[in-house]
Amino acid sequence: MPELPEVETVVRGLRRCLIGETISSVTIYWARSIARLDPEQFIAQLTGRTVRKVDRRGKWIVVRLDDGQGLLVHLRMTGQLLLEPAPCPDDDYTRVVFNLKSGRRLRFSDMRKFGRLILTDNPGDVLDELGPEPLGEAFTLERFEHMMAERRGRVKSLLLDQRFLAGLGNIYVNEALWKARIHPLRPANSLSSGEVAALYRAVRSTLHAAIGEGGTTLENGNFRQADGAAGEFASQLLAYGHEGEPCPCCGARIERITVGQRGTYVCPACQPSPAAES
DNA sequence: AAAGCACCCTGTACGC
DNA sequence: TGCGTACAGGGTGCTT
Repeated sequence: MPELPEVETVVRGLRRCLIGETISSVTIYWARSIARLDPEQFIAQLTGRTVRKVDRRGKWIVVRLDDGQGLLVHLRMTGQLLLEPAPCPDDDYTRVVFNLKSGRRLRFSDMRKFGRLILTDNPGDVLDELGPEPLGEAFTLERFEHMMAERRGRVKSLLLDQRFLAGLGNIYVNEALWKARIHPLRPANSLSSGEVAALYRAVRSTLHAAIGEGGTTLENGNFRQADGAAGEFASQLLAYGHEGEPCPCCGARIERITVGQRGTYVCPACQPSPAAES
C-alpha cells in the first residue's frame, strides 16, 4: 500500500525519466479513475502538454505541466505509475495510458480501482487540506508537541488522518508506534513529552529508512517503483504483519488488534495498553 | 472533536 | 469443484 516512502520512491523515478516528456495521446480504460473531469476533457487538456516538474505532497504525486496545470495522482491501495518502453503489454489492471513523444509511455495500473487522477489548475484545492509533511523543515518537534497537546483522540487514528499529518499509512504508523513504545489507543494528549519526542523521532527515522530502501513491497506485490522494481523495506518491518511472532525488542508475542477498523500490531509488553494502566 | 460505518473494488482465504 | 462470505486497505462522506 503506497504511503509516503513508496510515493516518494515513485516520484524520484519519474523525476529522473519523465521531466521534459510530451504527452502525445492518452487512452482511458476505466473512466472512474479520472476524478472531476470527463474523460474527453481530461484527454483534450493533457494531449500535447510537456512535463515540467514532479513533486510529492503527502501521498499525492504532483506532475506539473507546461501550461500551469497539475496532474495529481493518488495510488490508494494498488495503484502503480509505470514508465515503460512503448511496445509493452498491458496488464489486466491497466486503467490509463499516457503515450509519450519519445516513444515510451506512462501507464497507470490499479487492480482495485481505488486510485484517482485529478487534472486541475489549482492543485492547492486538494493539497492545502493536508497536514504538514513529516519530513519537512516546518514539522519541528515543538510543532508536533502543540499538535498532539490539543487532541484527545487515539494517537493511531490521528497519525492516519492526512489533515493532521500527511503521508503516513497503516504500515508506518504501526512501525513508528512500536518503535516509540506507545500503544495505538493512547489519547494523543496523554503522551508525556518524552513519548512525543520518541514518536517524532520514530516517525521520521522510519520514513527515512523506508525511502532509503525504495519503499515496502509486501508479498502481494502491490507496490512497484516507476521502473517496476520492488521496494526492499519489507524485511525491516519489525511489528507490522508479525502477529504471534516474538517482539524483536523484548520477545513477547506481537498481538493483532483492531483500531478504527484497521489491523494494528502491538507488543503487549513494550506498548502497554492505556486500559490496563488505569 | 471524536468515533463508527458504508462505500468504493477485487484477490485471497476460508467454511461448507 | 465450487459457491458464498469475510477480509484487507485509504480516503470520503455521512451519522451519531
